[in-house]
Amino acid sequence: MMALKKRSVSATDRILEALEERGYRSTAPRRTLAAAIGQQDRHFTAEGLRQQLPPTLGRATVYRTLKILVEAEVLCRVLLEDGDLHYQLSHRGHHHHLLCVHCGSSQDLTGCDIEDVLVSTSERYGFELSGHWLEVYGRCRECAESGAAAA
Amino acid sequence: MMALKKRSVSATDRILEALEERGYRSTAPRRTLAAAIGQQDRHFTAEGLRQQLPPTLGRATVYRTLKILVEAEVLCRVLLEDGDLHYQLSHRGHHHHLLCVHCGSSQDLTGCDIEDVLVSTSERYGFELSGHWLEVYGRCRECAESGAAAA
DNA sequence: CCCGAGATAGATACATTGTCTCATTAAATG
DNA sequence: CATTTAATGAGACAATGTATCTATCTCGGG
Repeated sequence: MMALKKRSVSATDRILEALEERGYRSTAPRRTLAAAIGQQDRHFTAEGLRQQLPPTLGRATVYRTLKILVEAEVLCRVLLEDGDLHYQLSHRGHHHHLLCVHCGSSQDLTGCDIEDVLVSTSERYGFELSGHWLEVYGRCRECAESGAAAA
Repeated sequence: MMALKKRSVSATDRILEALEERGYRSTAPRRTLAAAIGQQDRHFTAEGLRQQLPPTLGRATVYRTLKILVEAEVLCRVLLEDGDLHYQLSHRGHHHHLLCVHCGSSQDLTGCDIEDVLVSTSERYGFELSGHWLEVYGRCRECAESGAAAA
């Protein structure tokens, strides 16, 4: 099993930079939050994150900060198959997720042809596309190869 | 402006038939609900629907019935761009929605190549696809042609 | 280095959306 | 019509997020 990626630190920094760029102040709660988010190795919920934080850090602060970070495109929202809303570190730009329903991992899906297909399909309907939301569920390579039981 | 589609009646009937097929009892609350759902001409929320029903009809009944109908594939869930969950009459089988962000209408998107693209793209990642959720946002033909202001 | 303006924090009330429990009622069946 | 069992409705509860408000902290200017 792989050890934690060393990327943690830079993720935290990326969050803090994004806040600074947007004119938000650097505060202790935000630094704590950024560090905690940087340590997540997969998608997480607001409440799950909160449980890893000192209880003195207010609930509203967590939600407020998550909202800011989604707007800043540092985090993206991930919709699980059961309707649960999770968050995860995002690479800038539009992308989708391949979500493993078995181990819970997620991979980014970029540079695929989905956008093109959507555009041409929408055109057939006279529909002027402005955005879309796609989540893909299945089993990642490792879970598939290990023959993990199907759902 | 177009009058209500005559389809209302048959939608209501389709709902009642689906319930019967699945062994659910025919009750007055369910008939009321089916009629109300049959009258919706676009996607609706659970609470929105409830407001169109006699207040004697319990909240739990509304949610329970909606859940059953989604499982029976008579209704499908629609995720709006702002995260709101709506319901709408569904044609059986997997499909997606083109949601107009301007007038709120929705069209079904079927027989497109999205599934194929997803399968081949997922394969490149060694990902074994089991499902997906796609919502497409934009402006429908009418809104686009009438030059409705873009967002 | 200290001050003041304004952003931010935390506490908490509130809002929304949905589920659970449970006593009562009603549907289906013989 | 009586029995069995699903279904209902009321309301408590739960999960998740937002609004409000006062105290506090940050940051830039002096």
